[in-house]
Amino acid sequence: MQEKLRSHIETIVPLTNDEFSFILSLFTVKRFKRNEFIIQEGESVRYAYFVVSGLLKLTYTDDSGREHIVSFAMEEWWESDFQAFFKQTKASMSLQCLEDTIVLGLTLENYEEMSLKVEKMRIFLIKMSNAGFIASQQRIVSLLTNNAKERYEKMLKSYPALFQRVSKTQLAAYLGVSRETLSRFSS
Amino acid sequence: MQEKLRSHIETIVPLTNDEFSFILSLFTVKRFKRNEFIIQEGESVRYAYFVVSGLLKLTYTDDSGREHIVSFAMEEWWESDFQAFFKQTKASMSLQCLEDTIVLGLTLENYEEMSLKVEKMRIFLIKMSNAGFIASQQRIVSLLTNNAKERYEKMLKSYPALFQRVSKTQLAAYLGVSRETLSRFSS
DNA sequence: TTCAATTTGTGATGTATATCACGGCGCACT
DNA sequence: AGTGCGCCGTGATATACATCACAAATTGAA
Repeated sequence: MQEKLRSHIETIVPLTNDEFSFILSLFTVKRFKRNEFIIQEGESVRYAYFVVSGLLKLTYTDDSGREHIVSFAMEEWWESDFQAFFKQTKASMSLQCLEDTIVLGLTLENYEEMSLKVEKMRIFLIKMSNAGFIASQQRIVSLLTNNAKERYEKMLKSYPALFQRVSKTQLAAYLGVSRETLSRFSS
Repeated sequence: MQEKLRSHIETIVPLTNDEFSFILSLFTVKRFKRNEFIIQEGESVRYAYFVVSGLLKLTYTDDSGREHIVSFAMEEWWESDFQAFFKQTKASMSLQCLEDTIVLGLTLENYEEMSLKVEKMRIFLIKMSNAGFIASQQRIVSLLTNNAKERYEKMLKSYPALFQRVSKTQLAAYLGVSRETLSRFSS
C-alpha cells in the first residue's frame, strides 16, 4: 500500500527512507465501499486523495439533476475537488466510489508541510499538476474537435481497461452523450 | 514591462531585487505583430510565454481543417503548447497573435534553472499550474453541462472585455459552436 | 434463491446545432 | 479613393443527438 505511493513518487523523484517515512506520516489511510461518497457537493473538502486501489468518479450535478463525470480515478491517481481543496471552500463536485476503494488522504496543511519540508516534493508536485493540466486540456480539445462517436472510439482505444470496470451509463456521463445514443455506438 | 512580471509573481510570493533580477535574466523579450504565429503546429516549442501586452489564441486544427480555440491569453497570462514544451516534442497546437503582442519567453532549461535556484518560484509554479488545471476542469464541466447558448451567455458575463477584442468567429471557435449558430444568439 | 432494482438495447419522435448559400458591410492595404 | 477580403447576419435544409417509452437481461441484496 505504502509501496504504491513510494514507487509512484519515485517515478519522478528518488526519496531516502527517512524522507519517505516523513511523507507517509502526513497521509491518512481511508477505506470506502462501492457507492460510498468520499466528497459530497456542498461539504468542505479536507483532503486530496491518492488512490491505492479501487475506482472513483468525480462528478458535477447540474441544475436539472443530470450527473456529469469530470474524471475517473484509478490506482496511482490523485483526485479531489481541487478547487475546493486548495481554496478551502465548499465542494461543487462529488467524489464517489465505483468499487471498494482504498485511498491515502492528505490535508492542505500537510500538503503545504510536505512541500515546505521536503524540497524534492515541490518538483514532484509541479510535475503532477502540469500533467493534470495537460490532460485536461486534451480533454477540452477532444470535446471541441470530436463528435460523440469519435470520442467513444478514442476512449475505447486509449482506456480499454476502463470499459470492463464502468457501466455504459457512467461512460456516457463522462463522454457527454446520452446513455441511449452511446448504446447505439457499440451496435 | 518587467514590472508586470514582477507584480504578477508577487501576487503569490514576494521577491528581493536580486531574486527578481536573476529571474528576469532568464527571460527573453519578444515582440509580434497581429496575426503572426508564435508557435506553429509541427515545429518544436522552445519557450513558455508570459504575456506582457496584447492577445493570443492557442488553437488546434482538426483533420477537416477546422480550427478550434483551446484558450485565449491576455496580459499577465502564461501560454504555450505546454505538452510540447514540457515533453520537448513537436507542437500539436498553434499560438497566434490576435493583436500586436509583447511576451517574455522562458526556455525549459531556464524554467528548470529558475525552479532550482529560486526556492520560492517552486511555490509560485505549483500555484500557477494548479490554477491552470482548475480552470481547465471548469471548462470541461461547462462543455459537458451547458449547451452552446448557455456557454455563450456565461462567457459574456464572465469575460465581457474579451467580447470587445475578439471576432465572433473566434468566439465561436472557442465555445465549440459554428459561427452561424453563435450569430443567432446575440440577435 | 428470489425478487426488486439497475443496466442495456432499440424504436419513434423532437430539437439543437451544423452546413450550405448568399448579400451587405467595414476595414486594411495599396 | 478605391478595392479586396474577412466579418457578420440570415434563410433553407440536413443531421447528430436528446428524449420518451418499453421490454429483456443482468445484478445484487435479503
